Parts: sequence; structure tokens; C-alpha cells
Amino acid sequence: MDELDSEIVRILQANARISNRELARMIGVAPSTCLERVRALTRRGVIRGYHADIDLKALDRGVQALVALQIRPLSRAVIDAAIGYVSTLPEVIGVFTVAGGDDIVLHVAVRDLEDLHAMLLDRLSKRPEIAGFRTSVIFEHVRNRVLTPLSIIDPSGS
Amino acid sequence: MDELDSEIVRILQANARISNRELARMIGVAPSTCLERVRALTRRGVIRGYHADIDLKALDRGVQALVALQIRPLSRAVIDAAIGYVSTLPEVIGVFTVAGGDDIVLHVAVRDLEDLHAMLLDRLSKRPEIAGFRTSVIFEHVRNRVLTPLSIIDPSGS
DNA sequence: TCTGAAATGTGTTCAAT
DNA sequence: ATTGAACACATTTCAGA
Repeated sequence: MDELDSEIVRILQANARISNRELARMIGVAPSTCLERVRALTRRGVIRGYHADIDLKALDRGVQALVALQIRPLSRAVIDAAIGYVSTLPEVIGVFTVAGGDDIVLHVAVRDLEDLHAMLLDRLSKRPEIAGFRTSVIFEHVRNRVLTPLSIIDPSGS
Repeated sequence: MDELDSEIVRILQANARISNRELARMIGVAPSTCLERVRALTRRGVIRGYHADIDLKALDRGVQALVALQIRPLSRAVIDAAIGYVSTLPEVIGVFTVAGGDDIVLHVAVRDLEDLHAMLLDRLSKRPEIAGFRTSVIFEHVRNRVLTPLSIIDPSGS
């Protein structure tokens, strides 16, 4: 992960469909060199894939929520089963396993509030290991899609 | 958004760097047709971009957390200012504005627990509008990167 | 490791349907 | 809207530095 690799990673996060030639031009190496760098990054697992970002409203899934679950009893088997279950739900677009008052936080995207309500009642309430949940409707979700190593940046907090 | 568009969207979410020819072959149309479909989807805002997925550990940011913030006083101006502020923080990889007990939920990725602690103290505690926060360290985060319209799927909750 | 050049394959346009 | 064919351009390989 030298300077060139960091630049490649930065640019491909911003635009995964840039051509290899353009990418090579931007970082100042030959296309063949650039191609080999990208392949090495992929081989090493640094680049994990390339994904189109789709407007959730276009999928008729404009309503999002965070749902914090409490799991009981809190054994590995039970928590693994709960994670396995919620991961199969089509409404769920992300699963966080966390430490603290909650055990699992779901990021869900559904059509409307009615579907959200139905999902909570029909899919979560009936599971005995889900002892409780708190739902927070999301007004807005902004993601930073271009992540850099933090060490570069001012660590003083000023 | 007919059947062909849905297929395109599905495939590009799974692999954004697929060639247009291969994509055309998979959905059974000519490359020129496929190209025009993809362009139309982009023009209409359905496809919002293409992004490489990078391993956070490779960026030396293997520790993630959700940080739920309470903002006071809860006016539009204050909440907008808070969102604007947290969005500038390099540690923050996602910002959820939510309804409920919390006002903002941050998704952060840092090097280690020490950096997390420093971020909370140096960057959040000193902001007067941040009246309190709860931090949940993330053990695991799984995302579903291929989202489909929900209407296709069994709505009974069975 | 990087490069330039050759070969193979692809993106893109356009006239026709 | 979709197509096939043509052209320009890109990806990929590989021998040599």
C-alpha cells in the first residue's frame, strides 16, 4: 500500500467504472502497470468488489429505518441464529452486530411506513429470541463513499 | 423500470465493472440497446454511481462503531449545523438523521479503540449542541449490496 | 517492478427498422 | 425502443529494460 495504491483506491471508490487508461493517466503510470496494481490490490483483498449505487426510491424503497434489537438469551448460538435470520429478510439492507445496550442493529429499507410496521410485527415480533426492539425512522442518510487512511489526517482533533 | 431495467440494476449492483457486452449478453439484448438502457437509468437518477468496496482493515480502520447523538436545542438550525459538522469528520463514514430518542446516528471507522475514544472526546464532546451520545462498538457489519424492489417478494411475512 | 507495442476485445455511434 | 455493422478506443499480454 504505497502512495500509488492509495491513489488507485481513492479514485476507484469515487468512480469504479473509470477506464484503466484514464486511471493510469491520473496516477502517472503506464496502463499495464496500473492494471497490474489493481489486480494485486484485488488479489490481496484490499479491493473487495465494485457496486452500482441505486436510488432506493427507484426501487420503491424510500422509507428507511434503524431497528435496534435485544436478543435473549445472549448466547453465541442464539445470537448467531438471530443474525442468520435477519440477514435473510429482504427488507434488511445492513446488519450491525454491536456491543452495548443493543445486540443487533438493522438497517432496513421498505416502501412505506405500513410495510415497516408489517415487517416489525410479522418478521421480528414472532421470533422468540428477539426480546425487544427500538425503531428509528431515518429522515436522511448520507454516506461517505471515498474513505482514506486516517493517519494522513490531523490527529489533534483541532 | 421494466424487467430489463431491473435486471441491469441487479447485475450492476453485484458487479459494477462488468463489460457492457457481457451485461447485454446476460439480459439478452444487443450491446447498443444495453448501453442506451444504462444511460437512461443514469440520466433518470436510478443509477447514482459506481464505487469500489475497500477493505477497511487495509485502510487501517478496522474498528467501527455506531454513535447515537442527542442534539439540544432541537431546532432545524442547530440540527443542520450538527449534521454539517459531523459530516466533515474523516472518521465518519455514514450519517443517519433519525426520529426517536436519538437525533443523529454516526457510523464511524477508526484505527483502534484509542482513536475512537479520542474522537468522541476531542471531536464530539466539545460541541455544545451535542447534549449526549451513546457509543456501540461494532463486532461485525454485513451489507446487502444487491437490492431489489420488494413488491416481487412474498409480502405475507411467512 | 515497470514499460511499450501488438493483438484481442470493447465502447460507442448511427442509419435502418 | 432496438438492432447490426463500423470505427475508434480500451484491455490485456508479454518480451525487454
